[in-house]
Amino acid sequence: MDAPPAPRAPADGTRTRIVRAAAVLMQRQGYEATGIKRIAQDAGATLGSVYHFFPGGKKELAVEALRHGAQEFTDLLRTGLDSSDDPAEAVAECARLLARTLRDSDWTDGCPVAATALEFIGRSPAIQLASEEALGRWRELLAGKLGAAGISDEVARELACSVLSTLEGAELLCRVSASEEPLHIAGRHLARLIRSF
Amino acid sequence: MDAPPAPRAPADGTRTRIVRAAAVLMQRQGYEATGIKRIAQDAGATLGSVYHFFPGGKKELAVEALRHGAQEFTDLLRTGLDSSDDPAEAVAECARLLARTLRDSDWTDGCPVAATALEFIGRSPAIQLASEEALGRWRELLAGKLGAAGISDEVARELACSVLSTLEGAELLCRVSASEEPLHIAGRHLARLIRSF
DNA sequence: GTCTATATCTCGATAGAC
DNA sequence: GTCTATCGAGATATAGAC
Repeated sequence: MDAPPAPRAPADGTRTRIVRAAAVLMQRQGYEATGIKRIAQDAGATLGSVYHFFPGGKKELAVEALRHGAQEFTDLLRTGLDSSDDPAEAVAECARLLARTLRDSDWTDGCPVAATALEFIGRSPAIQLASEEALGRWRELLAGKLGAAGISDEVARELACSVLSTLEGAELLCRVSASEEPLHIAGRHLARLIRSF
Repeated sequence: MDAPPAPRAPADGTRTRIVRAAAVLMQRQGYEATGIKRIAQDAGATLGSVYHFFPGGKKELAVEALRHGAQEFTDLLRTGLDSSDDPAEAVAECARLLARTLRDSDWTDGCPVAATALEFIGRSPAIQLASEEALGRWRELLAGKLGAAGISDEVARELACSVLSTLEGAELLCRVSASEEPLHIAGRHLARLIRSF
């Protein structure tokens, strides 16, 4: 039997490395500020490879990068939500996880879709749809956790919406002010709100 | 006595028109997607005039545009907050005002700093500082309203932070999903949270 | 202060050898 | 699949007449 693959295999496919590099750059500075040449460079690939895998060009790559980043954010949320049976405590843990991730990355690794989504409101159906799907899945994930704790479906869906809104906004405030405070405060207030139902 | 000036004077200074046009475009699509030629065109000015008033170029204009947009957003918040003595009701009215403004503008006229701020986290001290100042003033405005209603200064400052986070995040969700729902839900939940103190 | 023309650069995208 | 060279367009910024 062969040795198991390394956790972060250097033999990751070129296509995967390109998508990952694009996702990171777009998360940090949005779509327009991110050049394809820089993406190729960070991915250790050439420009020709980028257009080989994404003949539709930058927009096509961006949609895939959004999906990739959204999946990683989903995993982070799931980790936080799985940390406790109490949904109020679980949401507070999500806020702590997000705050730690932001601080450890020098306030760069926030929501993977926010910056790009805001650049394309009403200007690109493909990008907007990918962003909407990401936000929708996070809302459903949160609603599921709240519903599993006995909150009615209707209330859970609305609460999930506000939890997501607050976490997204608090991330913006944290990044702009280079401080964990907004997310920590948000976590406490969201726990209080959830417990009031 | 001369006739009073028109409410929206066509004789607005060229400089003011440039700043306004820049603020609108940056609010809708961020900094990088906004070209100086387009700004000049929308302002009814020439490229030469832009560089005459802003010799520092696009970045210098952007800082001024952020300040201009922030002031307008402050006025909107103040209108909402003045609508009721009850801070819970006043915050809910702010959410309604933001939702209406978004819908009436086809989801383009949201927070005037969010898109640009996210493009420049850790990459431009001037832009980041202008964004931070805007968010800080909105937080103080909200904290003042809460404090005036008898909430302790410490609690009011923290509540104001979460109110702002939630409104910012709900605006993002509204714009991406082209729906007023997230802001309406946020208004109700924020009112409930405020009344719990 | 306003305007036109243009310099300079970088972008996304393509072509074609290997 | 990978690479280099390059195209054409559009960006910011500048120069200088008026």
